[in-house]
Amino acid sequence: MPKDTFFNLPDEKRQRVIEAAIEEFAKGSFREARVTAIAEKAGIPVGSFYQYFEDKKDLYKYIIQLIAEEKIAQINQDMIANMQRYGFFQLLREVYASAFRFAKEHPRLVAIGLSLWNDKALYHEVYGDYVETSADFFQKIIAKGVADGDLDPDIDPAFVARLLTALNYALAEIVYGDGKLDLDDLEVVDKMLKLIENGIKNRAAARGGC
Amino acid sequence: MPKDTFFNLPDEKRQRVIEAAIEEFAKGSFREARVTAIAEKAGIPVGSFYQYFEDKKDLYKYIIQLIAEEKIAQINQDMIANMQRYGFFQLLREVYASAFRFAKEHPRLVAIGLSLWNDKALYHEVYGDYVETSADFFQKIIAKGVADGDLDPDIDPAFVARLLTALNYALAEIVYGDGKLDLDDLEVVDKMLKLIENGIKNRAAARGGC
DNA sequence: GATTCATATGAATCGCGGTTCATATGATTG
DNA sequence: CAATCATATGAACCGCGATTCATATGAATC
Repeated sequence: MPKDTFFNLPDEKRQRVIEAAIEEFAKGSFREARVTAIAEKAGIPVGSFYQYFEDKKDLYKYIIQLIAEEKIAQINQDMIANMQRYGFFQLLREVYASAFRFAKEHPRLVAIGLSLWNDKALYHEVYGDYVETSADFFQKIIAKGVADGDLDPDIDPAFVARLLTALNYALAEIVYGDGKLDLDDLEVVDKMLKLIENGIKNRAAARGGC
Repeated sequence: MPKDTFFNLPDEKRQRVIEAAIEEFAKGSFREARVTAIAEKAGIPVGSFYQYFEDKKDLYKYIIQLIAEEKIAQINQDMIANMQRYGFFQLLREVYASAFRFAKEHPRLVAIGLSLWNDKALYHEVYGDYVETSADFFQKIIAKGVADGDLDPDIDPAFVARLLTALNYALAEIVYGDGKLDLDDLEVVDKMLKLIENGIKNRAAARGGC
């Protein structure tokens, strides 16, 4: 957790530091990020950096926390309210659409998230074991989907959850990635859903057999 | 490219170096791998390391090349022969099965590959731009699948190729990963295929409408 | 046996980057 | 004004890890 001095800073300056950190962390792994680069970009002396933070990891954890808050705020806004009302595919659509929008609006935050995700050791250090992973979340709504009769009861929920997570991840990469495949709107989400839906939907229940 | 001295080494010693390098590179990113650790594990002095290689990257590129060769050899063995005979889904099954087997047999090589894949800059340095990516490969067989009437003509081949690549990637992670989801055999492959097939298969063509 | 060539060895060098430290500045308090 | 905080500053320190170098070893050649 950053020191008091950091939170006592004038908003503008504090914002500059956060901005610089995001810029630098988005460029590569945690290890590759340089404190001096952050200080330079933020226009503060290195010495000040250690006036504000315990060390590099302190700042990193703080940034990750900001990202998580940002994302949770958006998820709350986008979905939680409708959670009960929606059927599985509608809900899944909201999840992906939300993730898509987030990635589109905050490509750097997504880059940071992906890079943390790839560093399991750091990931656990930052989040501990207690956090509900993305896969757990999917598994939960899949279970509900099966119970409600929306999904083919034959599927393996844990496995499908993993795949949906992977696809969510792929979505992020497609959006923020090298952009060979530039897709506006939520077209991607619908394409993805169309693909998924016909794969795991319980057709027998949805329309009387076939 | 390693120096002659390296190739002049007695097989056993050369093998030890390769083994040590794989071990170390599999543990983290290229940047995180330590020359001294490799030398130690291989039981050679650091000085000797530079007798054999220009630098760390020289060895790394060599290892990547070995991995690529290993993988290509397997793909050739598993598929190329049947490429023409097979329909799309049969072919896709072979691709995934091959990837699955490779991941199962060479988890460390997969770890190295994944980590390189996550470092775009290094990736391009190692492969240049000319190499056919995984997505290109999928796109090719998808195009063939559409032409042959196996696939829904409405799909976007580039997009589906990206997703199949992502799933292939997910497969690798599931297999070599933390193993929460331990699946033997090729069960995973079939589950995955079942999921995919019903999503993109041209049902109108496969069985007369519905 | 002397010379040459190929290789081995590990201590020394060197640069990079995180962190610390000694010193300054400037506001607030008595 | 003196004294005490809180914060600012950037040069110095320090460890790590890649790479180099001076020196040894030992086989092959003359």
